[in-house]
Amino acid sequence: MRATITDVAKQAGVSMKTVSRVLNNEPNVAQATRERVRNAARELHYTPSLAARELAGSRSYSIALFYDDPSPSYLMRLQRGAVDACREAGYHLILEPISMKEADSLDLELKLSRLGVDAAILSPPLDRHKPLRAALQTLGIRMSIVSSAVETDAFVVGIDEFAAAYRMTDYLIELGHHDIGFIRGPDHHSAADVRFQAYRSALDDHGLIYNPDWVAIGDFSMQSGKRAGETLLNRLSAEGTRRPTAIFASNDDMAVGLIHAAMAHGIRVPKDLSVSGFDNTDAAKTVWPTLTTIDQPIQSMGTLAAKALITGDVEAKTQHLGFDLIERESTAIRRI
Amino acid sequence: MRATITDVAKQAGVSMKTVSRVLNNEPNVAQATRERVRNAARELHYTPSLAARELAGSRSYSIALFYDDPSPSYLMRLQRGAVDACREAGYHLILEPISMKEADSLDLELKLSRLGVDAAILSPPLDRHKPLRAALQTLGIRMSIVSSAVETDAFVVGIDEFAAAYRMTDYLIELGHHDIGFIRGPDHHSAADVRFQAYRSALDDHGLIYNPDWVAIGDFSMQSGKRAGETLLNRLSAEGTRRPTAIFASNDDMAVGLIHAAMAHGIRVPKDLSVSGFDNTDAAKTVWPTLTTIDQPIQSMGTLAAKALITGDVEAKTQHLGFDLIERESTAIRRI
DNA sequence: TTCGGCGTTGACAGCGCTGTCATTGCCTGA
DNA sequence: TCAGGCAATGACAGCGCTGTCAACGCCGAA
Repeated sequence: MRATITDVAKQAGVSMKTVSRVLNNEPNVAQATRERVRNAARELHYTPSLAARELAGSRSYSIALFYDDPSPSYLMRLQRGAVDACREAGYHLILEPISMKEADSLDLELKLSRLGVDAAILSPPLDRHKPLRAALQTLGIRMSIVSSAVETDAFVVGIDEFAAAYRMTDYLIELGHHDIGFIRGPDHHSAADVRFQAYRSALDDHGLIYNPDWVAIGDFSMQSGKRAGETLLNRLSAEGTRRPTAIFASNDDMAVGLIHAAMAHGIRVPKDLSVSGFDNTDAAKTVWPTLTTIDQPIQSMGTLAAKALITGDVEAKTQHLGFDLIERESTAIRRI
Repeated sequence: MRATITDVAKQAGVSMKTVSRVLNNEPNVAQATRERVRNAARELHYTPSLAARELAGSRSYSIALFYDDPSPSYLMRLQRGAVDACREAGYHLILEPISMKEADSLDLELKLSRLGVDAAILSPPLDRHKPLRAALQTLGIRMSIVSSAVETDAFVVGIDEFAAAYRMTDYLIELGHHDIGFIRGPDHHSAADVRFQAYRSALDDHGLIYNPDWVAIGDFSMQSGKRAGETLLNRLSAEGTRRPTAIFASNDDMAVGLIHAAMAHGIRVPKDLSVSGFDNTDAAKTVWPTLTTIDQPIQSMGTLAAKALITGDVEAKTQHLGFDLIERESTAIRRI
């Protein structure tokens, strides 16, 4: 059978309680005792029983990961980060798929209290669901949020969206493009707005004109990107108007839609039009041509979010991680 | 606080033990009592404590899902199915990412016994990892396997790969194609072989010739599909040889690679060449043109795999679920 | 009529751990 | 020198449930 705390106590010649103290890094244990206990535990391959801990103590040693069907690769990476952190600390990760709609109509407090976790990670778009956040707060469930921009008094991990979108715009400008279009995300989405502001800002800073005709709006889906692309391309081919030589779609799915629209119009990417995205989803590697985009360290975000919860260090603050601009085939130097 | 079994017992006017019996569907409880207890539990919003159950009983009420980095969308769907089944039955799903290499070098029995689950789901390619299966068996951990073809005495869910690949080949033939190429998966992979056999079989049954020059081999990755595609297309354009008008790539990633290769060769899909895949991954919806492929009910497989473990009904048997042929833009009627 | 058997129910211990509180021994300052 | 304080440790109860075993009442067979 598996070793119990009693076995370890016997082996180390101390009481159960002292073993417990060592395992939980509690103070007031002599250094020598601490080591003796640690050795005993190692020798016996002792692993504490989560169930017993949970039952005896007040904590549940498990963290819920709330998500509403984001892109699979996004969630996989986040989840992987969180799982790793949990495993290391002996926590369970409870998956909680929940759609925004459900979250609206459910008795959240009841559901949450039955869940019995003592901490939660919120991933977009749930990061913006106020009732959920409120319910968690009421129940005293600590939370950390993976997001780009929420006003909250919880712990937040993300990247500096503004800097990233600015960098992408800047990159297109470096390639010699002066006439740069943009596909926005939905209005109510915080990241959508930030990315757009960054695009305008970069344009301004380089003394380039901002042309509202070159901006279309989508909802972050591929379909919407295709529609936005068609709108943009039709509008542009209408008459002898000047047309952008590059379009920055504010997420990958829309960028892919845009590429499809361009294909259908016989516009070659990147020869006739450079296209860039944001997120570095799987689609970015799979489209043809492969997509220049912004990569976020999503797995690290998951790890960080979980660790913050495990250590209990979830004061209001935002942790920005670095991002990368991934150059692929969909962008090229502007032809003169 | 949350209601306990004692509260329910009091409310129903019976002993704790009887409540326990009802909740676990044990026999020898009078029907009337059963209902009284159920009502009491409902009224009190009673949810049993997993931790206490686990500690008191011998079972752990948790299932591990083993996976080695398959495509994100595949795993998400499988996971979703399993999570739903677990939730309904009050089980925990423990995620166990483990690479084939790790699995080779680790002390599996130790790792597994520390995990403390009492059942496990194996998803490809771990379905074929014999030491893992052996370790599970030794420890008496029930398992169900999501796979297409393993020889085992465990419960297996999957689709009839042969029928599916046959159907796809048949479909291409229906479109008027006589000259159909194929991209195989890696030799050691069971599905790879089955799909290939089905392709040949369908050809045979329609009296079509099998031309080895039209078959290339890949490893299920997009890169390999691209290489295989290039090999095939180069070989074909070499001289005035007859070339296939359709190529069936035995998974989506390779099909996408093939499409990229065709693009690069100026071959239009599906005008000059029909392409089909297998799996219906996200990539299939994202490529241009979108990919005709075989859809597997992966979420249902996850549910089924988990349910089998929960009910404990894991005798050796294979459960085949239905599949769908998804027609998209990458295949077309052969031009005469 | 009595007895064994069976369906139904409950009393109670204990799963492996942590919280509470008591105990010990040593060090400090008056 | 001794009270007081504090670091180090342990004894013990009990978290919410299930397994074991005993008890009860009712039946049909002897």
